[in-house]
Amino acid sequence: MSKNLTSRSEDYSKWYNELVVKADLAENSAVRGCMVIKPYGYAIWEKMQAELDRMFKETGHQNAYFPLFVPKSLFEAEEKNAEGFAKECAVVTHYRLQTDPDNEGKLRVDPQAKLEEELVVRPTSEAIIWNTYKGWIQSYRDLPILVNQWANLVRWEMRTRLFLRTAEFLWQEGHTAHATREEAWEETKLMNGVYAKFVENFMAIPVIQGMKTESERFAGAEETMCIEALMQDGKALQAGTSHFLGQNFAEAFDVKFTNKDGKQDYVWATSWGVSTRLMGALIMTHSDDKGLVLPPNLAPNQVVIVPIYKNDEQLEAITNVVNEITSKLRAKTISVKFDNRTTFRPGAKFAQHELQGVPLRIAIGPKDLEHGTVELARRDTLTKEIIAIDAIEETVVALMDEIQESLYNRALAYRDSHVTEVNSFDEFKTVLKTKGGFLSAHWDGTAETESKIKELTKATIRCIPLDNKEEEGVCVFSGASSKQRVLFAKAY
RNA sequence: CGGGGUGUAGCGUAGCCCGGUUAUCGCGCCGCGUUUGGGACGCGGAGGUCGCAGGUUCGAAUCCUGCCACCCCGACCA
Repeated sequence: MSKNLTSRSEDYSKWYNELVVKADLAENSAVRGCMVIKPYGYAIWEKMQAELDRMFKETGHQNAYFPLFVPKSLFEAEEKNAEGFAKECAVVTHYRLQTDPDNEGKLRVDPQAKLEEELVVRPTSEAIIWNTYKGWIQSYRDLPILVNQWANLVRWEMRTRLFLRTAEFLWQEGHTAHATREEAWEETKLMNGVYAKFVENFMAIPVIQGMKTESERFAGAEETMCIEALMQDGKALQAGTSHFLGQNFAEAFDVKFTNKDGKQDYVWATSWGVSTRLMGALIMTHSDDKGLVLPPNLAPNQVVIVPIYKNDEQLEAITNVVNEITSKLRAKTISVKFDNRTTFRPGAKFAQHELQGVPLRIAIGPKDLEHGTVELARRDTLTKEIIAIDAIEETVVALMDEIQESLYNRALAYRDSHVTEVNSFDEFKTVLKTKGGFLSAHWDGTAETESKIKELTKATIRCIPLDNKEEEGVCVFSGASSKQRVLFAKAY
């Protein structure tokens, strides 16, 4: 586990900085907490987008795009949602600048250009989307609407943290409209399941699916489902959410439809999203002190080939071999990069590719040419082996699967060993302090107990797991009776 | 917004208490050469509004005042 990554007191941002992202743009406070995603980091995001997009389409969804600006009157229509986000909204009040007569060469806001109505920069898009859906829906025949949008958001948090809570971030948000409660519920569960599958299979991060408690629920939702992951430092991270919105937004925006019986009814809604926060989860789940460790499914380059040579003749001979290897591997849809830069020595290249988390490195030098071999180095285990060049295709193909799987298994073993059943509040506090991770504990179901525990320990209820067993017990805090355990943890 | 801390080259820093030549060192960067199986080495070089503004002084990175920014803790965080 890398201290740089996981300890809040360490300057972990420097570590990311080298790696994929530069955080602070300027001295100007207006861009505080924003991030620049560097090309390598963005390539990873694109991989994630592509797979999510595929899964969304597979489940019948389509992409669309809605405006960045939400008129304040629309934003405030669904009261709970508005209240929940009000404290973190960036607001546009003017639409023009002018030269400043008192300050040559500078601009100022034109006081004449004040907007009649302020525009809220979307912190989420329910409001503007439901205002739009109103015009799209009249009959049950117009339903369901299964739409997703890829977008940026702004949430003006007091304290930001790279990847996990940046002022502006990229995400996708699905917004669906349904004729029945049951169908909307199915959609909510379906998409939470899609997220779980994506994060586990594609990102090799194990998650726990569950329900949020009322106090952790999305503002404006009737129920919030989530996937919760555990980071290497023992803190939990909410990796994605899927909300059952009931008829709240339909009522707020007056979206009615005529059902089969000819009666008017409000539309049932869901929304669901994952963001660039997942990249933070990726880093904090798999990285080690040498840098990022990427599962093959996400790696922009799955294999990198480093030549080792003393002169041009050797490089040429190596290049010929590499070209063969490259085309063989590419035919198996493995992405390969030949790092033939002359400006770095092999050792420097090794270190760089380890920092970038390339799953597999192949080194070829004069000795290999002589013996018909190559050296394979795995990023996940940091082990090396020499193999015959003839076996390279099947070996690499097999290793891609093996690395993907072994990363997941490693993270799963860590996660499973950090879910601890606790039966008293003393035990709760001790385990939280000494071990961290998820605490499986009985809870009396009241918001009061939940907030008391949070106040005393900073641990929150991450979720009520979907696969929870019924079990008689007493609340660790109040001693009142309880029918099931819930998962507590300190969270990001 | 409350408490604490920090601003010196792209990054990290010394110098500040006790004012005094050309502001220190490392990494990185550029050039030349030798190197290349785990982050090369030698020589040469470039790069600075010492956060900003004002004050004290013959003289300010250093002392004083004000401002700004950032970091940590707290409040806040679907």
